[in-house]
Amino acid sequence: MQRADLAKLTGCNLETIRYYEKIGMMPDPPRTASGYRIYGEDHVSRLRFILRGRELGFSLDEVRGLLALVEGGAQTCAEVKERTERHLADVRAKIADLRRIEKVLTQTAAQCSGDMVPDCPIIEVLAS
Amino acid sequence: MQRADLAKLTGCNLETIRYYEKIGMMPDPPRTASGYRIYGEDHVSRLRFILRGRELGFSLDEVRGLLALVEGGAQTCAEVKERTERHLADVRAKIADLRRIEKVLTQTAAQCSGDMVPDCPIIEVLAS
DNA sequence: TCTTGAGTCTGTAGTACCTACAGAGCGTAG
DNA sequence: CTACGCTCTGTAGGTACTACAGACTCAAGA
Repeated sequence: MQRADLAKLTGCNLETIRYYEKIGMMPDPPRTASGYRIYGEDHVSRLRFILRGRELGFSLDEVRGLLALVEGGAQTCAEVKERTERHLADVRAKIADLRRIEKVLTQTAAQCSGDMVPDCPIIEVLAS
Repeated sequence: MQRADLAKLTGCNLETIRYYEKIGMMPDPPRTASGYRIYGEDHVSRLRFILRGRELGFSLDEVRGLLALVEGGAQTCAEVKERTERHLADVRAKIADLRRIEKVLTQTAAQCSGDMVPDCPIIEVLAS
């Protein structure tokens, strides 16, 4: 399997695969005589793990940590759980922030008639 | 007023002010004979506008657009409203995404006993 | 057999949005 | 007068990619 196949299989951008290799998220794959990268099933699952983690909002460093736990063999479930809960708190904080933003935007947009008024409430909110 | 004062007054990072100037978000301020930047009230309000826009999740480009509308004088409120609503849709989409993530994380964390089990549900979710 | 087109290789530069630092100069209080 | 803190500049770093240029390889069709 070569890079484009791995990309297609996982939905990952072609260049991102090389990037993950460069920063050590993906192991250096074996190569053909002419230098082409060869990937196998283990690469597919590892990349899927990374992509899923990113999708769930873990940073690359957090994913790295989870991978280390998983691949460390010990699989101390408690640690994985703790990290997940820490991350869950972050996600909830982000949701709260966005809700606050949503509220302000909704309110101001509702107050705005859309007409050519000298005092636009949206601008007021931004300027205040 | 010099840079540190403007920073303190607006809560903006000292270096960010210079950065905003460099990318044209803030106008080039007048200088003292020795080259120190001098800021006035107009700089304070402009910087506040930018920071508030950023806080509400507008990108620098979006803030630039809003500033152009405001400073263009015409103040076509309809346009401002439209941009706000477009942005509001983005915010709502982000909230929906995060909620989905929250759900997955909550469910998997709940399933996890924290014990040393071979099959950690969190890892399963990431790997699947 | 040759050619063409698509894939791969590398390094590097760009994106967004800052933040931090080094080394120089300036301004003022004691 | 000196010492300290502020300012100036350019540049590098950080996160997480994405894109491109120029060289190379590979397989299929004429």
